[in-house]
Parts: sequence; C-alpha cells; structure tokens
Amino acid sequence: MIMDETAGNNSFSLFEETYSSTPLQGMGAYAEIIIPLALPQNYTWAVPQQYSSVIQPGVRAEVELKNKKYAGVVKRIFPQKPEGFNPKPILNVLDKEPVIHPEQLKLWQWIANYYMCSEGEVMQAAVPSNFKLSSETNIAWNEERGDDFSDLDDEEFLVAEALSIKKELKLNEVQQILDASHVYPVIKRLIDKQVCFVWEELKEKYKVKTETYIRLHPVYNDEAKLEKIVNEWSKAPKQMELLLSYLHLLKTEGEVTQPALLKKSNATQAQLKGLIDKNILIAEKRSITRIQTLPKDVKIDFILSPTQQLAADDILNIFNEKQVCLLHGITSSGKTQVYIKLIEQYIKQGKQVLYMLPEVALTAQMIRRLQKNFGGYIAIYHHKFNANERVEIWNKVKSGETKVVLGARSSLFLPFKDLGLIIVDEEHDSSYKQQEPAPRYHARDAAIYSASLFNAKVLLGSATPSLESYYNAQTGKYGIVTLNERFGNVAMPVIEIVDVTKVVQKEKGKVMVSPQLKEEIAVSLEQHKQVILFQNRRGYSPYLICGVCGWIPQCRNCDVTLTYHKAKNKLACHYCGTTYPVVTTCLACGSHQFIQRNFGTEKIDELIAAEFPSARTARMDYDSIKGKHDHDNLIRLFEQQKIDILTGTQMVVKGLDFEHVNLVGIMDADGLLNFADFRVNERAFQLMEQVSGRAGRKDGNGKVLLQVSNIHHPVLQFVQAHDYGAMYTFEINNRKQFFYPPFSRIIQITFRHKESHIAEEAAHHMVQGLKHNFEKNVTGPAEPVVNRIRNQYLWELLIKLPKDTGIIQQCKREIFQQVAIIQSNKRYRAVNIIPDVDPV
DNA sequence: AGCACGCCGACT
DNA sequence: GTCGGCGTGCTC
Repeated sequence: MIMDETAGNNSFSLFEETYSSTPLQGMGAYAEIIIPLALPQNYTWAVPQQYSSVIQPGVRAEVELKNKKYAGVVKRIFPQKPEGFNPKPILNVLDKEPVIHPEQLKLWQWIANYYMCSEGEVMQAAVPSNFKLSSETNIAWNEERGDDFSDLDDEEFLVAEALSIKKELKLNEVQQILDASHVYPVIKRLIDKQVCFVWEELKEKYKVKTETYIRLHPVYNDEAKLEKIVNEWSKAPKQMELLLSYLHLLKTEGEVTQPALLKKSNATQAQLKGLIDKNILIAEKRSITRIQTLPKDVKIDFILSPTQQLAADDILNIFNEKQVCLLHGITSSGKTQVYIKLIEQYIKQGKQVLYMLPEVALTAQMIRRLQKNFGGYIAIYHHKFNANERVEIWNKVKSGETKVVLGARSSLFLPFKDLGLIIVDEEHDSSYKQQEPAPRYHARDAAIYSASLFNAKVLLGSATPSLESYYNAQTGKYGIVTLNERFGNVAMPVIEIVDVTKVVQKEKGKVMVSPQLKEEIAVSLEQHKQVILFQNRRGYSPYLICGVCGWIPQCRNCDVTLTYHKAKNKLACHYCGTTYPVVTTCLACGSHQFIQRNFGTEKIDELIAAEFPSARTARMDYDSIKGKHDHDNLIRLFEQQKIDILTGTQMVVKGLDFEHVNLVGIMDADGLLNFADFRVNERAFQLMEQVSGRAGRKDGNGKVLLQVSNIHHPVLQFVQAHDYGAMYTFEINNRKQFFYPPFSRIIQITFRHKESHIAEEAAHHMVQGLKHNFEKNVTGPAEPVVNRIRNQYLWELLIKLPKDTGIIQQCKREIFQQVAIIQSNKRYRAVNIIPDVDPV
C-alpha cells in the first residue's frame, strides 16, 4: 500500500534512477529498520516482493515486533539474508518518498554512537509524535475538522465515524474495526487529512498560550462598503469610536490584539462584543507562538556599528577556512545584530539557517525581534508545541519554505534541506545538554556534527564561552572573533574586591554584608538606581550544626546537608526536595543547641530589608518563584523600578537587561571558586560575568562588588580584569593542569543503580578496565566517586588525561569501549556522559 | 519499551 | 498447596 498518490512523483523517479539497477528486485531483500524503542540494536525485516520496488532508506515501514506493530524508519536495504534467524516480513510501506533524509539518519547514528543509546531512542527525540505509530498509540479525533467525511474512502470513513463517537482510539482498536492488514496507511491518510492526530497524554497537558486578535469581517475589506457602514452609522456612538480606533490601530500596527484595542480606545468588553455581534469585527483566538503567516521578506532595520561590522566580516572570512567560529562578545556588545546580518547573508544565498537558543532565552521579545527582520521565513520550534504544529513546521522546513528556524535544542532534528549556517547562541549554556531521557546529547556538539554533513558553518556565540570551545578556538581548531566593546558605548562596570575577613563584627560567623557594600547600596538608592545582590544559595541558612558535638542534619535519601528555610520553618534537601521539620534535638548527643551556619538569599533579604527600611526589596530564587508567571511578574516589577534591591540566586542572570541597575553585589565570590575543579571556576566565572553584565548601563558608573574571604584567590584577578579566557591558560607553581581544560578531565561518566554494591562494582570494573588498558597514559588515577541520590547510587568518574591530543583520542575510544562493555552487563545503566572537546 | 518467564514470600 | 511480587531476558 503506497501513500500520497498525488504528491511526490518526482522523488519517485529519483528513486528509480538510484535503485533500479541494484539487484534487490526479485531476489528478496532485507531492511534494517529503526524502531522508536530502546532496543540493543536495529533489527532486520524481510522486504516482500510487492514492496521491493518502493522501499528505500528514510521511508517508514510498518513492522511487527513481539506481536506489536510499529512504524519504523528504514535505515538500510541489503540483499544478503541475515544469518541465525528468520526475518519477519515488512507489513506495509507507509511513505512513497523518504520522510527522513540521509543526513538525518547519519546524525541519528552519530548521536546514538557518541552518547551511547539506541538509534530508536534518538528517533523518539527527533521525530514528531504523529510519525511514530504503534499499536499502543492513541489517536484522537480532531474536533476542528468537523464531520464532513465526503472526501474519505470507505475504510477511512469507518475509522473516522468511530472516532467521532469515541473521540479517542488505540491503534489496535482500529485494527479490529477495519479487520485488515493495512491499518497504518489508513491512519496516515487520516492524519494527513487532519481527521485525527496522535495523542500524547503528557504533551497535551501543555496549554498553548492564546491571545485574542480582532479582525475585520472580510466583507469590509472592500473600502467602499466600510465607508458606507461608517457613514450610515446611527446608534451606539461608543461602538463607532471603537471601530475607528480599530481601523487606526490596524493601519499603524498591521495586527490588532484585543487588549491593545481596548486600551487604546478606552472601550469596554461589552462594546467590543456589540461590534462582534454585528458581524463587523471578528474575535479570533490565536496561539501566540503559532506559526504566523507573515510576508516573506527580509527587512534589516538597523546598521551595524563599525566594530560589529568588522566582527561580521571576520566571521565570514573565517568561514572560508574553518567550519566553526566562536564569537566571544561581552554582555551587551550586540551579538544578536551580528547574527541577524549573517542570517540575511545566508538567506540571500538560498540557504537555511538554524538559530539555536537555550529554552529559557527563547522569549517573546527574541521571537518578535527576529520576526521583524525575517517575517514569514522564520519558524519557531521547541518541544512544547503540540503534535500538529510540530508536523506543520517539520514539513515547512522539509520543503524549504522555512528559511530560518529559531529553536531550542530539539530543533536540531528538523529535516533541513540545504542548511548553510547554525548559530548556537549562549553556547556555554548547560541546558543544551539533555540529561534525561536518552539520548543525552549536547546540542552544540551535535550541531557541529550535523553542520559537517551539510558542509555548513557553525557560529558559537557567548559572553562566557565554555572551556572546550575556548580551548578549541585557542588551538586553532575553531576560529575566534572577539567583540569587546559594548554597543552604544556603554561603559564596563568597575569591579571592586572587598575582603570580608577584615570586617570586625560582633557576632561570630561569616559577614553577610560588608560596610563597603552597605555604603554602595545607599549611594545607589540615593541616585534612584537599582541593586542586584547575588548569593548562589537559597533558603535562610545552608546548614544547622549541633553546638555541642558538631552533628549536621542530613537528608535521608541523599548525602546532602539540610538547608533551613525560615519562612516555611522547615529543613529542606536541595537535592531531592524533601522537607523535614526543624530539628531541635541533636540525634548524636541529644543537646538542643543548634547553630545556623552561613547564609542564603532569604537571610540576606531579611537583613537588607531591616537595614534599608525605605527601600523596596524582593527575592528571586526557586522558593519565591512558584509558577513561571511569578518569574515574569518579578522581572516586570524590577524593570519598572518598583523594586529597588533584588536579592537572588543564579536565577537573576536569566532576566533581561535592566537599565537602571548600577550596582551588583556578589556576596560570597570566592565561595563560588574552587582550585581543584576548573569546571567549578568556569561556572563561577560565567555567573559573575553574567551578573556583572547587569550593572552599569547608560551612564557608565556601574559597579560590581565582590565580597571574598580569600582575597588571594588566584582566579579573582581574572574576574577583576574581565579577562575570561586567560583563566584557562593560567599557571601557578606547576598547578597549571587544573586550569588547562582538555588535559584535566575529558569525560565524566555517570552510572546509576539502586544498590550501592552494584554501583561500586560497575565503578570498579571501569577503573580496572581503564588501568589495564592504558594506565601509562592516564595521569590521574580514575577513582570513582559514589553518591547516594534519592534512592539511587550514582557514580561519577573523572578521568584525567595527558596533553597529547593523539592520546586523548585513543583514551576516548578506550573509555567508550569500556563503558560499552560495562553497559552490556544489563545491571548497570550509563546515565550521563559528558564528552570531550572534539565532537567531529 | 513491553511482555513472558521464573523464582521466592504471604495467603485462601 | 497457590497467587503475585518484580528481577532478567528477548524481541528481527
């Protein structure tokens, strides 16, 4: 059964050219098929005679596996009968032309291999659910389509009728209705005809944000008719006024939303309803992010500064020689404008561009900004779209209609036709790494691989590049372009370090707010400026300690100290989220004296509020933000200067640019740093740089105050000098290796098991295997760290490797082999592997 | 992923 | 004696 009789004849002939000369026909052929399951390998099915001329890599085929039916993707076709088993026949071929390109299949294979999962798992992540049919799949009735079945054939009609009554069916129920062997093609046609869609219970819980747009009834698109109605208006002057404001808004804005209209005209909802009832205006609920039909043209409405223009030219020059370029541009240097210019260049060449952003950065402003420039050429893509929307975008990318995709990490899997450029913005952001479920891929690295398949270029952008990218740029593997001038000549903030150990104070314990910081806060408040205080610990006090014996309350599930939350009066584990009542009796010695140690955001906010009673303070951390709405609201309040002092964890860096902030206090700056682990320093530097970037916008008197206990911390001088990259090649008395990334740690492997002895066993095997195979090359002993987290034991192995890149490659292969061996023993499961600097 | 198979504890 | 827990193995 072949689908899409009407479309794709050209690709059909392409297929004939490519495959008709191969000896597959008549001889019996076999197909390796990817099933969207975590299977140990791909399985093979036999291609029956009647399909041998239509099957090709990239099409979907319906196959039976363990008495269940699945729509899998054909990866490879070959003539030899496999040995050792008798392949079952393919039941159906669902597509006439490939739905998955060869480049995508290669990308899937690479991801499966590099991140150690099955290609089926990659398929799960890559393909919209409408493509993934199986007997367990639920299909749901599409209410919007209505019950006009005139265009359906008999079988389609039967299913559609059943669906219109029951609303939802499982595919094996459909099988019973049809009593036929070719269920999947019927379902595919029904999906294509929008009668139904694949229902994913989890996904559908997400309610698409809608906004009501007001449109003019099409009858009045005719100017004369509109004029007539206006001239002959007799009653309801308020409605008339409203209509005129509408027309005015339509002219100036192009599109009119209900809130905008009501605000502009000062009208009430009832008056608007009057006009809608009269069929003059139409209210239309539209999903905000839904692909809008905007005109397809490119409008660049700004001019790059000389520095930006230079950067853009440099990047294009570098692309002549190198595949990847790192754009290291400080906060507010105007990287986005450079991206937009580059995107324009690639569109002009007819190429497609993928612009990737971390999920959190995919804001409405960003979307609007790009839509303004690229209109209908652009599509937005992230995992929160429902199945139909995703398929819609998928098809538009596949046909080449969409030139620019703005999306989160999953947009990497879209079926690009002619990809020219991938931009990975905020390249350092850890949310590019998928943690759970498999495939645990890093979108930046996978993007570099994907680009290599298209011979496309990759631009990595960041104010605080990741170690691996910076290293690759330093060694010449990637090109690098630096933008270290703030756009519009906004000055860099002054960084000042305050030694809190020098502060004399009455009470014992760490100083929270130094007199210097208090003074600066007072100055800022006087100037009606705003302050951000950054402390990367939420709660009131990070731990309690028994004043007599030193016992510290810990979580029962995790080996983590419990944080005291004053407002809730609870102790909480920040790892698993369990809360406990506040301990008053020491479990070790029975005493009742507990001391609160250190401080979190809650305590700072309390102290600041007491110290500056007239200032409006607020706290932004995981505890004070319940819904996503709270976060937006808080940001808006701060933007509108309704808050003077904002105390927060790293959440404050995820905000937007705040114009009126001229002071940032980092409360425990060296507490963020760690000699032994460069990754910790990297993260700290990124946080400090990002939070500092918030200070000192227009008038150039921004200040960042770092409170430290160890003023001699070697990393601090680089923070002070804004010299991000220097940190990596940093050397103090032979301790260089700690700061020199690729040789300190290339791979972090995490395995997980419920029982500690099994986790330890896995760790033991791994270490033994590595030592046995290349001990002489491993500079540090690969000792595993086993942690108990929730009810699972998790072990982590940091491997220290020498400087020679040849050996690194060799070690990498070895490590992967070891992990594969260990994993083949089903008792262990690799949950996370953070690979090295070298994706291609 | 699912589902069958199989091996030990608490029940009519 | 059996019912049912979930650990283990297998699916072309």
